[in-house]
Formats: sequence, structure tokens, C-alpha cells
Amino acid sequence: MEYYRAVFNEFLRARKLKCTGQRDSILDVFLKTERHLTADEIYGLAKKRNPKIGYATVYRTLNLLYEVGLAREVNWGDGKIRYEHKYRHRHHDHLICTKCGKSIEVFDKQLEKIQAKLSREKEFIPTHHQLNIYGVCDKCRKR
Amino acid sequence: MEYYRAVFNEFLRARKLKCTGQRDSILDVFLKTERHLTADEIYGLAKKRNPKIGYATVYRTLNLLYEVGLAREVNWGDGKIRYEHKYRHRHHDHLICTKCGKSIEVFDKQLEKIQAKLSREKEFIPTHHQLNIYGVCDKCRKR
DNA sequence: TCCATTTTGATAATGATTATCATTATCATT
DNA sequence: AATGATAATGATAATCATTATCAAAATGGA
Repeated sequence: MEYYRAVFNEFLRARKLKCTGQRDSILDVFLKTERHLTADEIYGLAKKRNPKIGYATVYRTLNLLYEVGLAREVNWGDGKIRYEHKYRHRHHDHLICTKCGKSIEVFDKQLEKIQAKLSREKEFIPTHHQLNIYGVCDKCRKR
Repeated sequence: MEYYRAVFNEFLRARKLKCTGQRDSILDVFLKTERHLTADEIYGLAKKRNPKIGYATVYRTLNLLYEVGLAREVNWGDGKIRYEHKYRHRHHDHLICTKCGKSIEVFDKQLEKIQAKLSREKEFIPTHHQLNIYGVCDKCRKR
């Protein structure tokens, strides 16, 4: 936690950007929540500890966290970007329940290998990828 | 082609919806283009053969094509929904070049199997999925 | 402390998509 | 072919997430 903050501050210094209370609050909220958060949700949480915080600052800071590699952007096709921890968190994919909106993280080594193979075959240099499996989760099915 | 039109008309009749010139034009444009089109692009093409056509009708018709299963919605994370043929076209995934925006279709049987396995493990009933691999294509790399 | 530079927050702007609603078109039935 | 109930249309307003604008405030090196 302390380490992640240091990573961010180092990034700011290197880019001649400034450390501010708002950026601290937003990073804090982001790090403390082990969930996929939208900008709006982060705004709500950050506002609790710093009521003067504005929407634009949340968006700006999330883009910085994305740039420095602390956050990953996730797109579930509902028109909102979600953010999840990236730094020191292994890549994974998502099962997304279309009934309740909850997500389950999954990982498979073989999957990654096949993706690399497909890219190679097409002489394509992959940078990142996103696999979303939509369906109905256990709980919703039994409901 | 004629068959797809019949499928759509059958769907409309079953839902007590009406066959209209606009719907014909939009379906025609959609079927004749072997590319991933946005609503805006389809609007442009449909307007050529039927200048009176409106934006809203394009969106409404695309949603119908999605419902009847003739179109698949593709989301490449750039804020626009794209449409591609689904009926009698095998499912596939996409390599998306972040330089030129072009896409390459890929398919791997093993990939589908692994996805089914991951779903099973989490007692999740998958309905559909989307895998996007982002990166740089052959042409852009050599440029 | 000073000051150049960056940040901030309020709000306007943007861009894709959807909703509204008065008018028009469709189609099964006469 | 005319009727009428219902659905469709198109122009445009509304929505919603995100980005841009800009004057005022905060930061941090000198």
C-alpha cells in the first residue's frame, strides 16, 4: 500500500507533476477497494473523505493511474469504464453476470498461450487483451 | 441473401411488426457490407438509397437485427457499437490494431473449450463472449 | 516568502445512443 | 379499394459518461 503510493509519487515527480491531497485521496480509495469501480463510484467514495473533490479531478487522476500502470481499464460493454488494480495483480479475465452485474475473475495459462499463438499466426504484436464471458451466475440461476 | 431477408420478415410478422422500406434498406446495406459497421456508417450508406431515412430508425432497426440474431454487437472500447453478421457466420474473435483501427478475425476451437471449462468451474452459464486482442498489425509495424 | 507552473472545481461541451411525439405508413378486414 | 387500429417514422430533445475550458487556488523549487 505504502509502496504503491511511492510508485505514484515517483511517477508524478518524474513527470514534473504535483502531489496533491485530491490525488492522495483518490489513490487511497482505489487501493483500498478490491472491486471493479467506475469513476462515478470512486468519486462518491473519495468525496466522503474529501468533500471538496470534483468529478473532473477523479477522471484526471484515474487516467494518471492508468498511465503509470497501477490501474487497468475494464470495459463490460455497458458504456462505463471500470478500474481494477493492475500493479502486482496478475492478469485475468471476467465472467460477467448479465442478471446481477457481478463479475468473477478467472485465469487460464493455456488461454494466454493460444492468444499468443493466434497473434503470431497473423504477424500481430499483441499489447493487451480483454476476454469477457457473459452469462448467468450460480446465484441468479437458482433464484 | 434472400433467405436472410425472409428470416427478418418472418421475425417481424411473428412479433406483429411491420415491413417497411426503411427496414429493407437498412438490412440490405448491412448484409451487403462484409465489414464491422457502426450505426453512423450504416446511416450514411442507407441514406444513399433512401434519403428520407432517419438516425433513430437506423438504431431501432439494428436493435431488431440484433434481437433476431442476424447481427452481433461488437465493442472495441472506443465508445461505438459495431455490427457484424452473425447468422450462419461462425463465432470468432478479433485482433484489433490500435494504430490503424483495422481488425482481423480469428478462431480457435481450443479457446472455446477453455472458456466453457472456466464457466463450468464457477457454475456459470455462459451465453456469449467477446475476446479482443489489442496490438499492432503487420502493416503498421513495418511502417 | 516569492513566483512560475500545475491543479482544481464548476460547468459547458461532446458524442453516441435513446426517448418523445405528432404525423405517416402498414396491413388485415371490410 | 377504403377503413381503421396499430406500428413506424423522423426531427429533435434528452440522457449519460467522459472531456474541455478557464479563472482561481495550491504546489514546490529558488
